[in-house]
Amino acid sequence: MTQVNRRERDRSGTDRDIRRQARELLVTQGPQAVTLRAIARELGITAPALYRYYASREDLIAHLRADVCADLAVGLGKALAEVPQTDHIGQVLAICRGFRAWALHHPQEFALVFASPAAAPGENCAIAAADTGTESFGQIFLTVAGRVLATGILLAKPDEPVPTDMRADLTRFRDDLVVNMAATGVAVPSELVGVGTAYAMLRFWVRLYGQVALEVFGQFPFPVSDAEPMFESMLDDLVRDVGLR
Amino acid sequence: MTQVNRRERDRSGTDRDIRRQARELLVTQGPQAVTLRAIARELGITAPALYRYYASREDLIAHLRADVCADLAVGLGKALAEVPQTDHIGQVLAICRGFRAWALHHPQEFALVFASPAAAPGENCAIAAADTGTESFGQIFLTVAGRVLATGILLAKPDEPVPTDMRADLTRFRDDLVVNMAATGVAVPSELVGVGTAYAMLRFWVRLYGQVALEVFGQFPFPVSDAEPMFESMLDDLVRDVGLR
DNA sequence: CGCTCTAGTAAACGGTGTTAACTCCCGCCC
DNA sequence: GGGCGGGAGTTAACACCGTTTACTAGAGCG
Repeated sequence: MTQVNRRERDRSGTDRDIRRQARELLVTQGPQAVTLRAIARELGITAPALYRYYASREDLIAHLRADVCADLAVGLGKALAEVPQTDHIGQVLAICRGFRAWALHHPQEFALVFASPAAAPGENCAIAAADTGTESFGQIFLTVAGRVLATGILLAKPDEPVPTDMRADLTRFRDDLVVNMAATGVAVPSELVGVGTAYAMLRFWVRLYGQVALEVFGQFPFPVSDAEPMFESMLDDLVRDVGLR
Repeated sequence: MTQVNRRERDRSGTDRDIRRQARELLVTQGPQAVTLRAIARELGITAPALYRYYASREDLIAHLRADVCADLAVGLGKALAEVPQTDHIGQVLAICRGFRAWALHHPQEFALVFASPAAAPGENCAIAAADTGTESFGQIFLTVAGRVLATGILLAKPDEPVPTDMRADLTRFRDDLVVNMAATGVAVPSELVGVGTAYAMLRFWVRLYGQVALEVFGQFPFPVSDAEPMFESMLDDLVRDVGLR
């Protein structure tokens, strides 16, 4: 029993070490530096040993992605905990500001998780991270959104007009939202969340993501000495457009 | 004379071949496949020969970036030519749609030019590509904006309130805009373009970029079968918010 | 004790960027 | 025309990289 535990603890211990080292290399030297041999070297083992833990470098990177995602989620969770649960707008702002701050402080991770063309096909980690058992970053988003919805403050008229071609997708999204919220223990009257609500949330995310990505990649059309005022201004618009405040 | 030309033509000829091959590899096999040895192999030469043309792989990639940028610019220029010069809204829409279409059809290039963390520090190619003599992608944007402004249709009140902390940056941007437009032959009354105008253009770009990046990287919070309606909806909002239509 | 199973190793293969020394030939000057 | 400088290109080598194969050493279990 203890022996098995011992053995398994050793294994998962070095596994943790591997991912920690990979992460370290990623943040300090960029993605091209996270190499199997470098990780192994730093851990005092040899590169092929890593194949006991991951099928390939790509596999390791995928797990790294999930790790980054999970870390972001706990970070946002902490930021959220510092805002009273009754201050819903404050919670929304905290999430958005937290996401931006994280992205700016971890550009490599951001690029890896949120802007790598390889991640494009199929599901991604933004909301649904079904493969990793860990709570995903998107879960936090949805949880906060659920809390806001639960107060009866409408994000938008539940049946606000929506591009007709998107109605099917949005309906599915809405249904997912409802079950997701129920699963996280947030009771929200299901008639409050309609396709219009789902659409509003989508647009909210698009603009938040876009602003952050632009800032991280420095794609401003002119030199910007400090982008925070712009972010705050955008956030103000966003919160107003979506029906809060 | 001719001999010198001959020699130089040979040189710039193989230079063009190198970049063309690099480009080919980029689009067909992704960025990790654009390798010096592969390029050389395809050209029937050996890898070290490439060092006669570029100081390093990174240097080659940088030039590739500029090439991609320039190509996008001519592509957008063509799209623009198919819209009557008097249809200013149509021109704006053509540019935006062209940008999206290009990004979706060339995700690798898009990631390389518009979403690589390495490109972040300092100037980028979005607007100012002073190092490459070629017209940049941003020039097209500015030209169209200039045409719109020249008609007297305000993008926004020239002195619309602006985040105070951004005033200095925006003023510089405005000044750049004016000289840029003058240089491209678009006569625009300088009192029509104020910091508010500059701010409106910035916000326009942020939302366009954000939407396109999100779509290219597939970072939707749920499976979207067809993102075009959403793009069109966003475009509609954008054009209206900015004061056109 | 012996058996099994596994984390780890050593060696090797083919690929990479990069450097150094070397050809070879074009275009210029005398 | 005859040398010659210089640049395009080559070959060889170095130090990396991911990955595979065959192996070793040791822990846990009967």
